[in-house]
Amino acid sequence: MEKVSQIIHVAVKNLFNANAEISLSRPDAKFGDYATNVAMQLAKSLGRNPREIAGELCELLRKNDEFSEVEIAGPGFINLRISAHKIASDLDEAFSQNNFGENNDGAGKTVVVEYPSPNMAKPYSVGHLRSGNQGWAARNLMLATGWNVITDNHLGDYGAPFGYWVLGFRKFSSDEQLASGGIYELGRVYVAIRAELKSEQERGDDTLAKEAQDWLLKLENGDLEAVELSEKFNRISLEHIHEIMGRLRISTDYELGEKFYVERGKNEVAKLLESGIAKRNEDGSVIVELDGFDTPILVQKSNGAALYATTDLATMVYREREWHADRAIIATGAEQVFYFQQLAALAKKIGVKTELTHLWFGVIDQLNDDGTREKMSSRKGVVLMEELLNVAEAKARQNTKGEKITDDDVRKIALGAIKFTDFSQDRRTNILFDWDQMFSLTGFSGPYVQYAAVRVNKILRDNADVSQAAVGENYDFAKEKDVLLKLAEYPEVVRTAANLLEPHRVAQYVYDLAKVMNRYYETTPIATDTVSQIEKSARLELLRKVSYVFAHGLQILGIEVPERM
RNA sequence: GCACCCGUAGCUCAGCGGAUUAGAGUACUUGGCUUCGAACCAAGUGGUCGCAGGUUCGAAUCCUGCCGGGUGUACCA
Repeated sequence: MEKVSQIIHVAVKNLFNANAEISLSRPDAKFGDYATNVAMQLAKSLGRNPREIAGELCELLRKNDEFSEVEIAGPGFINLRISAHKIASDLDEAFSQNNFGENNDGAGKTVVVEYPSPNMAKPYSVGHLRSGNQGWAARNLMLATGWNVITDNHLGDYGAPFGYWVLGFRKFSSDEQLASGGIYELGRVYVAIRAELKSEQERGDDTLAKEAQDWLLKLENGDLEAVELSEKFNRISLEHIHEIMGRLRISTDYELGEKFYVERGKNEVAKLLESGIAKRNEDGSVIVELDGFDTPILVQKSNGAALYATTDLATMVYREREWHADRAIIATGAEQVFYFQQLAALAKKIGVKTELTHLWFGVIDQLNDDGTREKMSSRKGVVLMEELLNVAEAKARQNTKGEKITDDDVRKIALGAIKFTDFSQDRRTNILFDWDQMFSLTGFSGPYVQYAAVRVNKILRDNADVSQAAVGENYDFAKEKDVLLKLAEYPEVVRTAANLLEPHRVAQYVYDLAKVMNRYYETTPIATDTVSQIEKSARLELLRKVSYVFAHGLQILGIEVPERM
């Protein structure tokens, strides 16, 4: 596709001395293989009739042997056809260079991608499923477009939750219970103390709330007991997070949590106060006024303790200074959109050059009994990641029928189902958590694509020893045209998905490819006895490309292709 | 109140300026396994794209207003 765009670009330049952005679309097959509306775009700037422009362009394009058919249609569309054989040889050429689908748009630039950054106070819940999925996909898209990528798990290992933990632990738990319950015991006391705090607040009291804040302050001041408790709790929690991330098959290069940035953050705040950018309120809290915002950003609490803006401030500074980050991509929920707008404004105000991209995603909803939707919350009962993974694996295994498949393959299928669901829609759209849909193994789903890939791989494996004949001009690829056209789209899909950080485009693409492939497979024998040597060679080569693109596209989404399923 | 996001088939969602029939999955109806794996394929039923204006050769797509839902709006993250 890039090649076709380039040809048209040059033609436009030669004819009209204009630099046009060529957008190619894939119209209905009866119109052509590709279509462009450049003529209509140029009409305004050139002050000419679009059909006239299209006519001149067509005349020139017809002379190019790339196209088998060039036509004007409607108000000035140009429809193009390319012979299947030509597409096949263009693809051969594209594949002969390494890394089909990838590009170097980000060459020489460094990006920090932050995910899944779970709250350490509670067991890993589906509340952090999307930050892991979307963050991991963003990482892969950045890698595929040539960026130097640094990944960082910005752990929620600090802040008010710590105070709640300590209070809850002392009130409701013991060392014995903690030893046996681990993270689930910590989660239990966290929930219990939150309830207690809420009822206290309703009574108009704040004794416990103050006590929780005091513990946080003690921790900041290096109080031995506080430090010891913090380390104990965090160790338990981190172990759990690693286990879950391992099962999700995601990882990060760094785990610089909020705690890492507390001292640094306070130093930054002190500097801001000194330079007059920040100001201290009477109650001791510190704020920065931001242009265009009614609400200033609070960078230090009234009791002197740090909060998220304090640590995030230091995080931005650190990433620029230590990692020379040109860009930072932070995967968190839609609830934080406003805050990150403030943070970006703050960064700009203090001269941080790193471009801040808030990779936000919609909330996870649950269905109420009356059919309405509501955000999943601990009050309503969250689903834990551990449970989600267990159920998904059980369901995948149950579907294996007679096939003997390994535990590893079962896990790949389970993850394929869970992750693909996240990418089946725009990341900004709220997702409805529905057990059936989450584990869907048919239709527009991960396993559907995996299945298509497995079949292709099986054919390739079974025919690994088939001797290759030179295809050359001896085969027209007519039956393969749809598959070839679909393959040719891939690099553009990756580029767009990366530019917009919209991995659902890749999901849609691999699904379409699977569909085209299944259809092809249904009608065309690939390596049976009835197929000639030339056909066999041509078709197996096509399958090798399809197999590569399946694996590559799914890999971007964090999904692997099983051996069997 | 203000800001942001969202209202598209029964349900879950794509499409976000282009081409006589607005797509997919699911659900429902029907057909296809002695032929490289049926987690598949083929066909059908199903939509005043929330409502009303406007811009444009062309609007589900852009603008304005209204209605409905969600999220946020400094000491949670």
